[in-house]
Amino acid sequence: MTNRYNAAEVEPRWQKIWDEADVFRANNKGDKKFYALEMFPYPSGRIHMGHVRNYAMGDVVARYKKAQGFDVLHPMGWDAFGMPAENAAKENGGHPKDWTYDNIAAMKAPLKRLGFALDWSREFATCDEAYYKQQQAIFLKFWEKGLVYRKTAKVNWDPVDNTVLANEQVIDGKGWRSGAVVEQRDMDQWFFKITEYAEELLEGLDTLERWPEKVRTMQANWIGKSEGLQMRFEFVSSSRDKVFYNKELKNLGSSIPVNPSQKEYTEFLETALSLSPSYEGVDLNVVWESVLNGIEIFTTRPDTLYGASFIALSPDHPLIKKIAINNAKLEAFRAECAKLGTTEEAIATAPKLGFDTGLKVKHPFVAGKTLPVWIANFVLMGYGTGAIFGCPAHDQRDLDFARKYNLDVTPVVLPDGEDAATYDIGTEAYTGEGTLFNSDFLNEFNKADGISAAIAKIQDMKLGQGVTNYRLRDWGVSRQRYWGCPIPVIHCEDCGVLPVPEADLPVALPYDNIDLTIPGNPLDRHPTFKHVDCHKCGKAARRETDTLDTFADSSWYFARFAGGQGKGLPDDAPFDKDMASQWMPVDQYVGGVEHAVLHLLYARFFTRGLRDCGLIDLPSGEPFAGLFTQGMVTHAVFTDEDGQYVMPADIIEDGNQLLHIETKKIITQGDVIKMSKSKKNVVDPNDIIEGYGADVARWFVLSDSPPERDVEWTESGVVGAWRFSKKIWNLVEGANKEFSPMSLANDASGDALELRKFAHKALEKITIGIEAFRFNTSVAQIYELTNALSKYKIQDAARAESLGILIRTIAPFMPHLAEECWSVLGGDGLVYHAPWPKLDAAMLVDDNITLPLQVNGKRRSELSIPKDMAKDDIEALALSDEAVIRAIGDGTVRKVIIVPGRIVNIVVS
RNA sequence: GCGGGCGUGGUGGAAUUGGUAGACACGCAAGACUUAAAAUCUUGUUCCUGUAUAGGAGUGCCGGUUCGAUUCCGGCCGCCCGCACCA
Repeated sequence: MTNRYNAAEVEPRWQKIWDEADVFRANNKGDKKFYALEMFPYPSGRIHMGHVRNYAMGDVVARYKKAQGFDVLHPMGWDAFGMPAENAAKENGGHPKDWTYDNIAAMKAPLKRLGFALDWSREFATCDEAYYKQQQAIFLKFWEKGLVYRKTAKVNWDPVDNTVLANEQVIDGKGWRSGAVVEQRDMDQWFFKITEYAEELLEGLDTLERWPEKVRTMQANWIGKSEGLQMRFEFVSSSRDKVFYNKELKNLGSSIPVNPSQKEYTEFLETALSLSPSYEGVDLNVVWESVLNGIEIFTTRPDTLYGASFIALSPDHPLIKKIAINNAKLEAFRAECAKLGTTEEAIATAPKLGFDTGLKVKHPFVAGKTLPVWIANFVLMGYGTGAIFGCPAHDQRDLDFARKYNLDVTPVVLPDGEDAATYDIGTEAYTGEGTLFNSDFLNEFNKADGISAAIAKIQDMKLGQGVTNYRLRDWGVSRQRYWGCPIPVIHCEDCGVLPVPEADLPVALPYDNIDLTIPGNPLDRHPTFKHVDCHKCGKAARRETDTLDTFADSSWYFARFAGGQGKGLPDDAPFDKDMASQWMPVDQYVGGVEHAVLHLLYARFFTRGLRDCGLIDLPSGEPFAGLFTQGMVTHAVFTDEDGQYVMPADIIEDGNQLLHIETKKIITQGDVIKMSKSKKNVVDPNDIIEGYGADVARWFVLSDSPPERDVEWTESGVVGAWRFSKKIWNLVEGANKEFSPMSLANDASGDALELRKFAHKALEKITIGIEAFRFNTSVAQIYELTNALSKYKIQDAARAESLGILIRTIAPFMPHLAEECWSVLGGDGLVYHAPWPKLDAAMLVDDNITLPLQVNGKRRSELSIPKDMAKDDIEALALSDEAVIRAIGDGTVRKVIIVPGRIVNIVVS
């Protein structure tokens, strides 16, 4: 008679035992440390299946490493600042702070109920004053170190969230959270100088061997390093006049000197400005500099300079802004460019548009040769210098442009095997390797040598120099929001922009008088927050009202977890330096791939900043040594007859159709997509825990699908997982309890030996699966071992040993069931503390093996032989096999290939 | 357009130095137990050759290398993800 396994009773009981014994607290970091971390959750109010999968994976690793004898740190906390709290307050009243802490309380219970081996003693929320106080201290340290600065910049403005977004947070021209089309605005902003580390962040990627290739590639592309030449094309002397001496000015009776000094020129422009209000804001020095310096361009292909046929400026180029004034045609052109749309996709697919400014510049190498200066909509102001030289023969965009506007196309790179006399560029630019020609001193060079030679020459001529360009921009962190970390800065009219003295930290968020129903920043209109006396001169000053981008919060939380040893979370430092330095880096980080360039890049930057401010000893600056990006949990979408989405829990199967439980409407099943509230295809983990238990939920999300891929939630799959847990329990209940689960049956023979072999082979594969993050294969092996235990009905030490292996290997996956089984079987202490089963290598080899026999690569038969049989004997046996003889027929045996232990292939013709 | 990944039964997937394709699970079918159902257990389940101790085909398609290819190479087709005129 077996007792039914009751997860609802068993699971909380073990959780209580773990809790009371405080077994998951990471106290000592010995020689073998392992820091397991999953991306901490935003406290939205409910746990979803994505969390379950994410934390189940981390928990498998944490528990497995513990069993392997590591000191494991596996903490948990809350990424608690952010817009949803403000939105909730706006929609439902209440306060963002209350909403957030209520949600944390609501989520902590189910998270604990899932039985993760988490060290809750280090728990914190990023909205805790103690946390953001330290973040403000870090901000000031970064400022001191030159990693923070302030400038007026064109920023991405999200009109729905009413805030600024970083470049990384603009996806396809839309805000990453709101989805609103992002506008450009000029604003005073705080920036983190992430570009300072562009090279290091790029090079560091090569050292991250345990990161997915995909994420590394994405980050490398985002940093976007390119090496090339920045140089200027000087204006042809007479054309300089044309820049500013346009018809309109002439008509107005102004005159420009032929070779003006800067003073004369400035006077001329001032006259011009006074004649037209649209000149307002023009910086005369900038204009003058462009006149003196010519047009700065950036290129990665200086080897093709002899093929240059035009210069193209971005429509946003500052020089254009000057010359566009009073030029109706040019204004019309710029308007036309703007009309094509501002989303990234629209820009990318827009037709090439050009405008000839009439200006001319000198070719640097060819005396007397001039190039026309065009404005082209495909040139981006945000990259390089906002200006290029066009070499149509060897750049597709330039070629499209040249063909459209009838500009010269001169090939200068000859592909191998082509004849210089006949080589012709049609509609496809040649961008590959080749030999330079039509290029005077560069002739006969290959691409790489040509590039070096051209750069050297330009440097000699003092027209430019070799430079490295990055796409990466500095990280704008000012947010005009309430629910974030206040930027610890004071603006004093006399003393300027001042850091808040460290002793005055934290700059705490006010709780009262926060009205989120009015657009704009509540801190800015708060009655007292803004008003502060300057600590330097004592006069009334203004407190900074912007808060930090919430991605800053998640850029160092892992270090605070690590440096919270002993005295708890420190209040006088972001973290204990020694402890953080010992635990860091995170050995295994697990989270969603959606953070590939956001959080994961910011954290790498921040950690370097912490290192360079002397806050942590971590020479590499890499916070995450191992990264795993897990797939999503998906579910079918259901709609009723009216096309309304229906929750899976509200559906009942009736014959061969699905009906709504209450309305009885017929339900149609749609696509399988990521669980989302709006599509109502969500399954609440709480329901699963109640119905089947935490172990079943954990087991299911780890079964079947490879962890990096999406897993489809299905009712039948859950039932299967539940059946399996019962099967394990039945095996344990029916076991002979005389033997300890730590038994070793070294003298086993017969069935007992077979079972032992099976168990150890399974153990090996289960272990490999966990190590390689292929939990689905570990799960499959656990099934096999379970099936073997059902098959071999023996009751002896070999069975106890195999069962002991089974229970210890399921422990990381289904810890409660494992504890219960371990206890019933008489295991010592907690299975959590039990060492990982020791692999008996002798059990992995068989004395007798089955060797497949192939004839011409087709399997015809098999041979059961001792594993070390001589090749000659194998050949003889193979050739005398009935099926083999039949397959050979009247053919002639040409060759017999014997791969010991693997296969025999007989080649017949 | 560029970069990366993927394509295997009805389904999820396994087969990581080129060596028995389809492990394991879900589903389905048959059977046992039961008054019955549920649960549980047993057996079968890539397709085709009406029967199968037999044979043929088969890992998106076409070709190549090899004694042997899901695996390596070339060319297509399809799907997913990322970047998107980055000079």
